[in-house]
Formats: sequence, structure tokens, C-alpha cells
Amino acid sequence: MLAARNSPKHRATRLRDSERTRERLLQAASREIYRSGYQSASLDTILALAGVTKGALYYHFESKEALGHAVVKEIIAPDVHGKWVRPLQSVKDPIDALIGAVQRIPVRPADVRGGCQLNNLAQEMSPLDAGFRKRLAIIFDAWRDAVASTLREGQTHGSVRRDVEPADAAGLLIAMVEGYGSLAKNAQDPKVMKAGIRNIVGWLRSLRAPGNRRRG
Amino acid sequence: MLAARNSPKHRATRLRDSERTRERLLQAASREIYRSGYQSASLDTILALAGVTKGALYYHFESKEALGHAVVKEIIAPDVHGKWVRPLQSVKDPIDALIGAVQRIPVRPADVRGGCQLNNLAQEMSPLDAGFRKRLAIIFDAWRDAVASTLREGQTHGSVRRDVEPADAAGLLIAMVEGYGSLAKNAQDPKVMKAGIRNIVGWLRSLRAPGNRRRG
DNA sequence: CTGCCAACATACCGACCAGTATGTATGTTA
DNA sequence: TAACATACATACTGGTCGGTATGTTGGCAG
Repeated sequence: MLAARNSPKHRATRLRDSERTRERLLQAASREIYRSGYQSASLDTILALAGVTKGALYYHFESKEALGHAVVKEIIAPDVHGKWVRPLQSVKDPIDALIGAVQRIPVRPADVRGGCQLNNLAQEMSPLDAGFRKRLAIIFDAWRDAVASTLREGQTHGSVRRDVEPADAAGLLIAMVEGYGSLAKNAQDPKVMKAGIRNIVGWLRSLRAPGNRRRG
Repeated sequence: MLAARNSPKHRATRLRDSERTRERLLQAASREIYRSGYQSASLDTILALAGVTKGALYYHFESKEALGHAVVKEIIAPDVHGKWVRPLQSVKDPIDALIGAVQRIPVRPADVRGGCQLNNLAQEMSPLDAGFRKRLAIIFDAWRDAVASTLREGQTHGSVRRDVEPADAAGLLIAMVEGYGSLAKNAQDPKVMKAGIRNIVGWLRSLRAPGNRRRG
């Protein structure tokens, strides 16, 4: 009788429901912060989106700030990792991989109008809250390190020009991506972002070592 | 008696005082919006900065939104014009002029931490308020047009490479400037901005037509 | 069956918000 | 000098904010 029906399922169900509530709060907060910015994001709006009430929120998070930090860590960081770090790990051709990542930047009207989650929050909160700033800086650093590493590897394999400074080029790439994102967000026009992607891709091609051209 | 002492001075004094109050409100609003963003900028804080009260504000501006629009038109637009349009008009060497403008980007810690007024407001308000978005888009367009025009002129004079598309290069330059501004703002580190300026300058040099090099 | 705790829901709080209604001092005009 | 408009100051409003204190419910151990 001691081993029979120890009811791990019921416990698991409860825990899973609790985790699902937390996840819904995170997703709702992410969407609302994306729309209105962190400071103007209303907890009531987030709660309505998540379909729960204040009690649930303050059970899972100790404050609005903690909720925001959790969005950075559990939503934004994995997103950037999936788009800019994992795709660059152990690839044959770094330039092709970078071009692919750039071309996979969302260009649907809604995405262009909303901009980049990472950049949005960094722009708004970096001067105002050290907790946000540091967490976002870690993401930017990981992004830049991933690009720089793949460029360095390309240099050792001879596919990337030796006179390119990987760290500088990585920073420049990120600046271009975020800069064009800003321009396209203001213009509210996917064409601006598409033109930006073309220009970035052209610049990336110029980093390829002579004799390693894929085209032309 | 009809022409004597028609008291234009008193009227002028009154008008000048009124105009000064309006100007102080604009400057205070600009600073507070720069610090906290438009949405989170408190009118009470702006009034305290300007040293006036609600009555003065709503005498000169019909709403917070109108005040914000006036900041864009009367503070931000002239600032961008003075830094990126006037310095590029009828210059001998467009590349040198562009390099000069880039090198004149403020890199003091306070400037780097605060970011670019134009980009700050554009990022925050473009998706939320069409009035802000359009006014800011006009500034971005004027900026890009000024850069593109000076590049075109450089092409006719032979100092800029013919294979450069002026409009594309202008957009890329602005994207780089704003992108690096974002990265430096998040890093809160003037070194990031200085490194960005060096990279942008290097890219600008690559636009110079062969045989027109200023430096080896 | 009972007590207990996790996982919420509900009701409420003071602070702050943009905006307004009204008061008032200082010229200007008739 | 009396009427009047300009250029504000003061006092107040309804609404929203993040946060808290308390109530409620369901599963689960003893």
C-alpha cells in the first residue's frame, strides 16, 4: 500500500498548472511590454491578457520589475540565442550563415512596426534601471561574441578576410541590424527593412576572403 | 500725440516674456522627455523644471501631446538640421564633411547614456502615435536626403565612387549611427561609441573614389 | 474526516496622472 | 479711470497606477 498510487500525477498536474500560469503571465507581459514599453505596460492589461488576476501575478513574481526581468531572461534571451547564436555554431561557411541569419529577420508589417524586442527594452530602460541594463547587455554581448567567433573561425579556414577585426565587424553588424530596425520601425514600412537587409548582406559579402567567392 | 509713445516697448516686453515662458517650457519638456521618455514624462516635473505651473503650460500648449509635437518641431528638428544638413551643404569634399559630422557625435558619458533624442522618441512613439511618427519621419528623411545629396554631388565631382548608390549609402550611414548609439547607450560606455565612430569613418573612407584618397 | 498549504481571486489603498475650472495680477485700450 | 484681455497661478477632478491585505478553493498528508 505504501508504493501503490502515490499520486504523482495529481501533484504533477498541479505543478504543471502553476507553471502554465506563470508562463502565460510571462507571455502576456512580453506582448504588452512589446506594445507599450515596460514603463507604460499596465499590469491590469497583462492580467487581462493572461486571464488571471493580481493574486496569481504576485504569487509568481514579487514585483512588476521582477516580471520584466523574467521576460528578459526567459523570453528575449532565448529568442536572440535561437536566432543569432545557435545558427552560427559550427557552420561550414560563416558568411553564408550570417547572411542567412540576416535574411531571416522578420519583415512582416507587424514585426517591422513593433521593432526588435531586445532593442526596444534596451533603449527604454538602459538609462533608467541597472537591473534591466545589465541583463540586456549580457544578451548583446552573447550576440556579438557569437558573430565574432564565427568570423574568427572563418578566418582560420580562409573564408573570411584576414584584415577584418572580428569584434569590430560583429559590433558593426549588430549596429546595422538594430539601426535599420529603428528606421523601418519609424517608417512603418517593410520595404525599408528589406532594403536594409540587402545592404547588410552586401556588406557581409565584402568580408569574404578573395578566392572564396560563392557568387560572381 | 497720436504718434508719440505708442508703447511698442511694453507690448514687446510682454510678448518677449511670454515667448520666454514658452521656450522654457519647451526646454524643460525636452530634457524631461530625454530622461524618462514621452509617456513617462510627468507634466509636474516639466513644470518644476521650467519654474511655472499648469496655467502657463495649458495657456501655451493645448495638451501634453501638443507639447511633445512642439519639442519635435522646435527642438529636435533644428538640432538634426544643424548637425547633419547644414554642415553638408556645398562642401568641397563630401566624404570629409561626413567624417567630420560623424566625429562630432557627442561622446561624453551623459550623452552616450542618454542616447539620441531623435531615435529615443522615434523608438518609443512611432508605433503608438501617428502624429509623432510622421514628424519624426520627416526629420529622418531630411537627414538621409542631405547625406544622399552630398554623396551625389561628390560623384559628379569625382570624389565619391560611382558604384555607390547615394540613397542606400545614406540609409546605411544613419542606421550605423543610430545602431551604435543604441549599443553604446545600453553599454553606458563612451568607448563603445568611439569604436563605432572609428568603424563608421573607416566605412566612409571606402566610399572615396580611387585616385582621390586623402590618406595612404 | 481534518487540518494544511499551494495557488490563486477579490477588494482596497495611497500616489500620481493629465486635464480643467476658476482666481488674479498686470498691463492695454477706450 | 473703468472695462478688458493677456498671462499666468491655484485648487481640484476622475481615472489609473503598482502594490497589499485578506478571502477562497482544491488537493493531499496524517
